[in-house]
Amino acid sequence: MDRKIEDILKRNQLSVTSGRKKILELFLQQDGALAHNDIEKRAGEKFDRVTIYRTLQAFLEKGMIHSIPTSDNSIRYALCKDNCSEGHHHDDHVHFVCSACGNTVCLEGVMVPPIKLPNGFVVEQVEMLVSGVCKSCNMDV
Amino acid sequence: MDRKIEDILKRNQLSVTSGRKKILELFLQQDGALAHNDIEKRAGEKFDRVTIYRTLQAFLEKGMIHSIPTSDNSIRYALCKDNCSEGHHHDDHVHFVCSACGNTVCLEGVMVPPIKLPNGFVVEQVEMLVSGVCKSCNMDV
DNA sequence: ACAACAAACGCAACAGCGTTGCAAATAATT
DNA sequence: AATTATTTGCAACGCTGTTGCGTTTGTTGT
Ligand SMILES: [Mn+2]
Ligand SMILES: [Mn+2]
Ligand SMILES: [Zn+2]
Ligand SMILES: [Zn+2]
Repeated sequence: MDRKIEDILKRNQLSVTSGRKKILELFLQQDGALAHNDIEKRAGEKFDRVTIYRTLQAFLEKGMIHSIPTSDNSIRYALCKDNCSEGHHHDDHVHFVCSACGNTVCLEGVMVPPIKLPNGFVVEQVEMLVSGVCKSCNMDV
Repeated sequence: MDRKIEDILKRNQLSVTSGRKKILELFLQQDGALAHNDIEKRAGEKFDRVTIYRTLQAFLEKGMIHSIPTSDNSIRYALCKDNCSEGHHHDDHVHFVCSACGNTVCLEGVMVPPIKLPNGFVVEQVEMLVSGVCKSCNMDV
């Protein structure tokens, strides 16, 4: 596990530091998305807020994670499971926010449907954010 | 015009004050969405930041405006043109953010397509945010 | 038109998020 | 092991949004 994490960092040309290892580990042992604040809380050893911001920024630029805009105006981040290259990446799946547990997940299997806009509009990117009750919260009933 | 504005406020059971009239006027003479900051700048007479926040909150609760989450983590607000009742409302159209002029508009004619999620997920709300170049920016080329 | 009441406003203060500059600490390279 | 490059923690800052409270403004009834 620790080896795997170091490999990912090296593959992305990032020097391996304890902070980056810890944050990447958090993403790997989590199927949902993480906000800056989640990381701050879960990282047992204390890292400076700024370090977390810069780490997220670095992961983002390398295409290791992508950001998910949510309606409550808080940015979440999730691992890119497809092979996203540095720079832009294809984030063509739907994101789901559970109103019960608060989790945000990537629905990798659900593609954003094609959309037809009026003449004159050029589409660059489409984001689809679905809110509701997630699978595990429904099973708990 | 001034009469129309007062009518809207009264119809929504809001006492008519100079601040609310001004802000509502800004929304009416604008086809795109407005952020708190836009209002702060455009309101010629100076209103306190807090007043603008509270006014937006009031308009939102009355269903006069709806909020549009954007990828850059800034909340925009737009008039509800359909007859949205207090509380929830049907925001079933697509929102568009122009990367050239920065404007955010409601595409009232473009419905959010239906989406099928895996078993176990219950959908409450779907938001679709498209970014690209808007009609007027394309015509300027 | 006026008084009495209710609501909204401005101000001050505060908490949280995200950014930047810089010196110290840590990792990579030789 | 020494040198160099990178990252980190800290301090400081600006911006956004919220809350409490006293004052001002709007509404209601006479
Ligand atoms: Mn995703
Ligand atoms: Mn809209
Ligand atoms: Zn859930
Ligand atoms: Zn435009």
